Amino acid sequence: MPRTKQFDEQVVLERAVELFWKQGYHSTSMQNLVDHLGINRASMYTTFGDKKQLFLRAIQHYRKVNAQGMASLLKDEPDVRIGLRRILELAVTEATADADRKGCFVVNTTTELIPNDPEVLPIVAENKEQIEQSIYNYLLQGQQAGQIAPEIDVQVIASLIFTTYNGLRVVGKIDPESATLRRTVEAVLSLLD
Amino acid sequence: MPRTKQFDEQVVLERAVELFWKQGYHSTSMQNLVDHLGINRASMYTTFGDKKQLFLRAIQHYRKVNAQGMASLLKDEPDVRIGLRRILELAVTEATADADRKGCFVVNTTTELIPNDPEVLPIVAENKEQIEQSIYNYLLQGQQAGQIAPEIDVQVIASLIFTTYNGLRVVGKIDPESATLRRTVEAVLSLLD
DNA sequence: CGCAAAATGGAACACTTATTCCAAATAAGG
DNA sequence: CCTTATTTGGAATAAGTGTTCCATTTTGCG
Repeated sequence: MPRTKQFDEQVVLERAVELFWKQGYHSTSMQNLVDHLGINRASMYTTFGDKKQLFLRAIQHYRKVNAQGMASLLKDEPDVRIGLRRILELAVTEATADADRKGCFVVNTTTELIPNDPEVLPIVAENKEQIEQSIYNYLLQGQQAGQIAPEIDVQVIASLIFTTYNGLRVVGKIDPESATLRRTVEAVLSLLD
Repeated sequence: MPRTKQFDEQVVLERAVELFWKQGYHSTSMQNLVDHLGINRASMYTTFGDKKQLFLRAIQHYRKVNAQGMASLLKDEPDVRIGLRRILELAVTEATADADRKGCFVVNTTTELIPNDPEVLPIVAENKEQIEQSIYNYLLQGQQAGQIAPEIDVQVIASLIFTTYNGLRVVGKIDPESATLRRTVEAVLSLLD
């Protein structure tokens, strides 16, 4: 019988996420990955294919983790304002807490690889749809529960929250000052009143 | 006397902006630039130094053009709401009109090169300060003219506008649908009422 | 006109890139 | 224990990278 794998594929994938997240696609080399993943070069190719495939798996993994985090966060929070504040403060917290200033892997990928990489667009587009949909459903539920005035167009608010989240992720890389970012969050949320 | 330059440095710089803007720093090669700028490789080096210096000049040129455009736009528009709408609709218009989906050169550079490139941070940081300051001054002037209620914190609104602009630039690359983007703009501007 | 200084074209260089290949090491089942 | 399938380490490859160099061409002025 064959020799068994010496590494946990999931762990290695998470190491790849770290690197691509911090450095982006083009400035992360395979040698770079070999050094940081702790596995052999040949194992990388037999396990993940080529660089592009590894990258796509990395961003999908990041997406999955993020989507789960957001879903459980909203599920446990009945107050719409608090729930949405938590979502936006994820961006604020990570901007200030992450010494590396990596920002958001999906945002970085969007701006780095669109429009020149056709394989990336469907991934980030699906990400946008899913997140906006989650926020929309959450808002609608809150509106039906009477937490939000019926005349407010929650579809528009969902788009706005997503756009604000993306903006915070960019601005947070330039100047990760929590106070200013948090005031921006509060200003957006005040639209629900 | 020496032979005169066969090219207009400004024109060449604008071609470099196009390329770096569309492809980013790392995936634009010197060969790529030689092919598109229409000048000799050696001329590129004697005129601009190396790749990094050329890139920095390109983004500074982009900034200058944008800052001037924004300044003249605000100068000619006495109505604060209309002025700010114009600023944000720059992002909407370019997202939908640009078939290349290049987004914003400064936003792309921020997410691609921060935190790994120390020379870029001061540039994009200064860009943020200048734009926020312009918007703040414009808002303050409108508030003093009675167009905005005195209890509104225009400092916060200025940050919010900048963050929204950045967000629109990212989202516009994913899905350049003018109607949705424009509704987001209107939602943000409604905070002035 | 001819000199001088700059621009030009293209070869050359040293290095890095992604990827492939292969011999050696390894581990589980018969 | 030995076979066998797989992993592993590292060399090898071919193409691309940024940059330098140099012989040639070109231009404006004395």
